[in-house]
This record gives sequence, C-alpha cells and structure tokens, in this order.
Amino acid sequence: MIQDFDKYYNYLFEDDLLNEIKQKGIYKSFKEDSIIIEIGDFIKSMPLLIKGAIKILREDENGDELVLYYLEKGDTCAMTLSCCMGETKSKIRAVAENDVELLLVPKENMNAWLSKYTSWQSFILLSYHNRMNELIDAIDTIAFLKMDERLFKYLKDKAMVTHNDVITTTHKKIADDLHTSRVVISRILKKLENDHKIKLNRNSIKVLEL
DNA sequence: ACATTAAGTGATT
DNA sequence: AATCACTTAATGT
Repeated sequence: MIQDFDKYYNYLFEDDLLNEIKQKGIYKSFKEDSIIIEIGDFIKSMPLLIKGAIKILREDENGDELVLYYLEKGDTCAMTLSCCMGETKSKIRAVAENDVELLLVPKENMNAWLSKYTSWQSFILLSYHNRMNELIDAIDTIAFLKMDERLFKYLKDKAMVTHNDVITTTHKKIADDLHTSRVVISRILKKLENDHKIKLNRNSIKVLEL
C-alpha cells in the first residue's frame, strides 16, 4: 500500500515531503458504497487517494442527488481543501465508487507544507484548478447537454474510473445519480443499445464506444 | 411455485 | 422529460 502511494505520488513531491506524508498520513480504507464524507461534516484532514475512485455528489432539500464528478488515484478533493483552510462544513457528499484506499493528512500539516514545499503548493493549486474545470464541465453537461448525451457521458465516466467497460448497476441507481426517473433512463438506454453504443443486461451495462 | 425486484412500454401531461 | 399504470422478465426463497 505504501508502494502504491509512491507509485502515484513520487513524481509529484520531493522525497522529504513524501516521507513526511507517509509519516503523518493516516491510512484508511473504505468499502464500495460507503460514505467517506457526509454533507455537513467538519473536515479536519484532507485525503490523498491511493486506490479506487470516489463519487462526489450534491443533494437537494428533498434528498435528491446529483453527481458532480469522480476522483481517482492521485487526486484530492477540492472541497476538503477549502474546508481545511476555513472552518466550514462540507457541502458535498463523497461516496466510494469501489473499494478505496487513501491517506488522511491532518490539516495542520497541509498548512505547514504550503510554505515548506513548493511541490505541495503546486499540487494544491493544480488540484483546485482541476476541480474547477471538472465543475465547469459538470455545469456544461447539466445545462447544455440533453439527457441522452448526459447519460452516455455518465456511463463513459463510470467505465473510465472503474477501468471496466461493464458497469454493474441498475437503471434506478443511474436515475438517482443523474436526478431523473428510472423510466427515462430505461428508455434512453434502450435507444443507446439500438445505436450499438452499449449492451444491456440485467444489473449490468457494457459500454461499447469508449 | 410464489414473491420480489429490475426492466420495458403506451398513454398522458 | 416526468409520471402513471401496467406488463414482462429475471432472480431469490
């Protein structure tokens, strides 16, 4: 697991920093579908993803969800960055898309490292930059793409982060993620299958065009 | 065999 | 694109 960490982060940070992270970071693992961060949580440490993927989503007052973006190994969560800086609560929920391993860096350290290591500074800034772009992308998708394009993009994203073109899920779960109804998803999926973009099975969808 | 859950479909708004 | 009402198909007990 420490080896995995090196693999994804050694080109980002200098050795001193890598060692300090390994020393101060708290190793944690999450099973698929477990909630890593809940809306309203106070965040006192920031996660560095080593393995797996995390789904970041927003929820409205009725409990309806909407997926914003996915995080992969080598990524960190911009929400925790802003939460660690200020003393605010999380506005998003983070759910393990599959089995996840990560290192938690206490916020005291992440602040100290900002002035101590330039590589850390650029990592934080770059993370912000990436997340910002993903958010803009998410807004574009919601605002400008029709449901069928949104759905296909969702499937492709999902296949991408899990490194598997077969997605195991139900139409209902997809509908929840995209904030629409199951019937609509079923219909569009059927259409996508007719266009030979996907192959449908019970509880699984195979993405053909990646 | 029966109940439950997932998925397909026509009609309506 | 959403909702309803209903059907069909797959799966669990």
